[in-house]
Amino acid sequence: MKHKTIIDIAKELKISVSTVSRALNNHPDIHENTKLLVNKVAKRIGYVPNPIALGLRKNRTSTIGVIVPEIKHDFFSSAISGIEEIAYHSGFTIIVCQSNESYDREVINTRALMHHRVAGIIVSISQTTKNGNHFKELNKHGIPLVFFDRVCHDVNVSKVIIDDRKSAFNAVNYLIKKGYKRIAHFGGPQELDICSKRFAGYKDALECEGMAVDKSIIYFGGLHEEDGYSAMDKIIKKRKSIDAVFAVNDPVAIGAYQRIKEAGLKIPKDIGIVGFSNNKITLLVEPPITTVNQPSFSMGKRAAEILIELINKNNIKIEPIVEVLDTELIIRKST
Amino acid sequence: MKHKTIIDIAKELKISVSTVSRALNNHPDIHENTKLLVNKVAKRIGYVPNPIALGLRKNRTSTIGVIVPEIKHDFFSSAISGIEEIAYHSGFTIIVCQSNESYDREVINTRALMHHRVAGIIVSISQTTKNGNHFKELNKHGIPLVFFDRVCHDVNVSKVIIDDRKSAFNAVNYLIKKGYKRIAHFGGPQELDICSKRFAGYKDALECEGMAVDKSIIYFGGLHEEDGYSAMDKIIKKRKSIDAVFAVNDPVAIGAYQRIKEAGLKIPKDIGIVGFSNNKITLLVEPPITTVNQPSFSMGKRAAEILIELINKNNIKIEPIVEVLDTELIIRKST
DNA sequence: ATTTATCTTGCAAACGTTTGCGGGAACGAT
DNA sequence: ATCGTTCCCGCAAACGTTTGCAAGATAAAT
Repeated sequence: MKHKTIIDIAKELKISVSTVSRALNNHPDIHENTKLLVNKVAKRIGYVPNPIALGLRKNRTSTIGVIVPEIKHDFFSSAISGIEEIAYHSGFTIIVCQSNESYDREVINTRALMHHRVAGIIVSISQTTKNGNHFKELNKHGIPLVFFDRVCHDVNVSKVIIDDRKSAFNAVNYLIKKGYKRIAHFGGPQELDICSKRFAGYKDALECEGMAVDKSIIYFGGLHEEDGYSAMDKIIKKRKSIDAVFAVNDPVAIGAYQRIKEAGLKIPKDIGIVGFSNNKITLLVEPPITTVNQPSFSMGKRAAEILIELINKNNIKIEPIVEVLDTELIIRKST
Repeated sequence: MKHKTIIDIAKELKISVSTVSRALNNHPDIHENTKLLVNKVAKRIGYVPNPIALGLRKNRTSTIGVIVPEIKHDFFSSAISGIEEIAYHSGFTIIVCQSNESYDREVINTRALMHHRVAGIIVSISQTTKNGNHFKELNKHGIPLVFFDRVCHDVNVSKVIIDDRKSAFNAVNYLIKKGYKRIAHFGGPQELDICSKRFAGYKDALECEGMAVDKSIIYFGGLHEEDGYSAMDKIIKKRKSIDAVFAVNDPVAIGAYQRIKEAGLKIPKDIGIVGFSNNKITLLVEPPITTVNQPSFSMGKRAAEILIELINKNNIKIEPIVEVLDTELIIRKST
């Protein structure tokens, strides 16, 4: 079965394709009767505009590109869900790419999307992304860009983020108020804004209460479970005395959590622990883990909304929006 | 900055666009020297073929459509990761849609992808999908289709699945061998193949050991945590005596798990529990939950591989492949 | 009756590629 | 010198739309 085209309609009504096109687009030049006729036939034969032809003509599609480090991670898949939801209701489809935390692949993906003539792009950058030159290329082609969560500091575009520093501050401040004295930090790669900011918040909180920042109980690593596990492993093997851990994210917290349990230590009696992101898992372990709720779904939705607005405004030079969504410290039994 | 086209190359070399096109496609009619020249210029100016124009010409894009119930669910996001991985390395991009378990939206998504001239589609159907007519339309347009996990029984295309019945049988059989006598089943919507098959496996196992299938401890509901929670809630409130639960999937198992804990009952001493899918969470709760490992990432990869093969073979009428991937009962402390 | 304005429509180019067909050039064979 | 091949290459149509421009028809104004 062939797809129906505007030409089929034109032939049937014995009028020109341009008239049909204008009629379908409700152009004022066209007589109301003609419009009615055209629309009736269009409906009857099940005409759907060919997005490819449209894309070629307008040099732009109604597709939104999304690049994330890994689709399968809780936070990202949830954000993608949010993006798709908004896109769907605005008539956009989304193309999803993953960088696998590789800078090169992120560049390739960005270029590929650009050549696909996407209407806009939403990105959360990879761990290894050092500069945003590939994103600046987008600008030259008039393709709007919105970052969420993991942003690129040297690219001046709209961003949907949380206040990592403040959120971290609140979490650590809570630990201090609760009486914890020796709070370790398991941080992520400091090149990543979110990680350095969370670390900064950690320091703020300590200093704010006149406590020393002890580098010997601060570990920087990756963002996965094994990183939390190995950091805690070192602490235990070196017999460092700590009574709490502030982890850069939930997977790291979980890793630490497992190592603590393996060591036969009790949570929160021996060591308190607080994570970051409110992954589902933190609620389900026993004891459930105190964490910072990060509204992943909403962040995706908001990023999509902002992007679509930019698209509709034809990406006119407008001051970028930096939208900071609220987080919330969710106190559970691990502290 | 404008995108470079084949025309730019033609102008620069003062030859025709058709020659350039053929040269780039390594057509035998073109002189080797010409090919060399064309490729050199193409590289220098950074020419990239316009996928849209190609799509229009060939009436087909190099995009693969993916429809899943919900992106953010562990199993699906992980499968999508796998699909993207394979697609990426074969030069395809993926468009991801979610049906939100709605039949209507699944139909709309399918049609949208069809009109987008995707090269092929990979689907895991929604809970509410009663027939596969919308998938049959794809056939008329020569768009290949592959199902994974949740398949549509009335559509005869390639599928990547697991042996739900056997896997369920093994799980329940293990419970029986372990000495459990009153094994409840929390099942999903029976219209969904995977659910009815898992239920069938449950019955098989009981009957195989000469045990009665007691309908009063079999509950059918949705596939989410709350469904497991409420099923267990009923059992507890009605004081039904059971000593184990076989849940249709991990979320349901987790829901039941929570209700059991709330009731102050001990796992596995009072009630043993086994889930299905090996979601990460099952390993991290205490005690960790026995479950059936379902290779989500591999299923996605395999589905993509099969689809791409079909695409390359131009979807010639070939007997559909039904690929059954291995599952594995992962025994943990909840039983 | 002629001009002018208003409405409605069609022609054709353009977006970037691929591809069937035809044709010129070079060459060897007759 | 003529013919047949072989090798390269270009013309133009096609994919489905939109849109600037022109033009025909009708109505209104002079």
